[in-house]
Amino acid sequence: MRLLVLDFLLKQQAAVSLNDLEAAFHRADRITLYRTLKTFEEKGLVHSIADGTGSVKYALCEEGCACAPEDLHVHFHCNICNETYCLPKSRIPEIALPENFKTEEISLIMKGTCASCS
Amino acid sequence: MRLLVLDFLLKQQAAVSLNDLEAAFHRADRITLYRTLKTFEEKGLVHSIADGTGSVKYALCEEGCACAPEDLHVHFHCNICNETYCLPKSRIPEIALPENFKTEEISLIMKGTCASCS
DNA sequence: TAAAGAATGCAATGCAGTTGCATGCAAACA
DNA sequence: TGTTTGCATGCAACTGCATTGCATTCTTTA
Ligand SMILES: [Mn+2]
Ligand SMILES: [Mn+2]
Ligand SMILES: [Zn+2]
Ligand SMILES: [Zn+2]
Repeated sequence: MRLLVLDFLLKQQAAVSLNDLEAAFHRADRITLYRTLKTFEEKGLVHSIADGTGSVKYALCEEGCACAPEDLHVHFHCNICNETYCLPKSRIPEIALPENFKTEEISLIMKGTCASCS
Repeated sequence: MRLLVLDFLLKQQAAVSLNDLEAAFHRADRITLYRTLKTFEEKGLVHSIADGTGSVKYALCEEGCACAPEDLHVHFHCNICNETYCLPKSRIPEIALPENFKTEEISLIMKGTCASCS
């Protein structure tokens, strides 16, 4: 199962939700797919994206990605096709914070129209 | 009810969730509070913040805020006190996007330790 | 081969958000 | 002033996503 899911993820251009997986593997149990994603995330194989749509998306990590703050890239959610993309080339710049605020994680979600839909 | 909620929001340092409101107004119905927040948001009185904790937070808009992309500020969620703060002084810088991507909304959530908790 | 451990499937639960509908209140109207 | 009309409130129910418990099946290892 995990091999099949990994294979599926490798073919994707956009991040996938649990529902997407379920639709692609209608013979597999939803919970198994859920736990597969969780395992992948735990092992650092994928990262999760809360794009504000209500369902969390998952995408394979780039080679050498430690999912650390300095690896963080921008995510883009298209309001037309409803796909969520990793934009690894759009890095999140340094943000000035008030005194004594310490950052551990950053997430930057942009919404709009993607290249395919414009 | 709306006046009471507005009054409550004016006193807050951090963004509030529906549950926070419910706790503060235990005599009011959860749905009424929900619809009050929705009305406020629709009228541009508050903006909502999806901080990734699973419950949406709401905070009063600044004077003159149009909730437009150029008004967008950073939100900070403290992992210790679990409060979510607006950081109106931390503006979101321009992000370089791939060609033909058009931005309509941006949300930048930082997580870590806030000034009170460090 | 037998035992131990991990993966899978089914069922049930929790929780945030949302909607329908009936009722109550209060402003606008004649 | 009495009536109508529109909006606010409260209750109930429902949705969708995420999560957990437990029994079963498969795989690895002694
Ligand atoms: Mn990504
Ligand atoms: Mn804010
Ligand atoms: Zn698109
Ligand atoms: Zn704090």
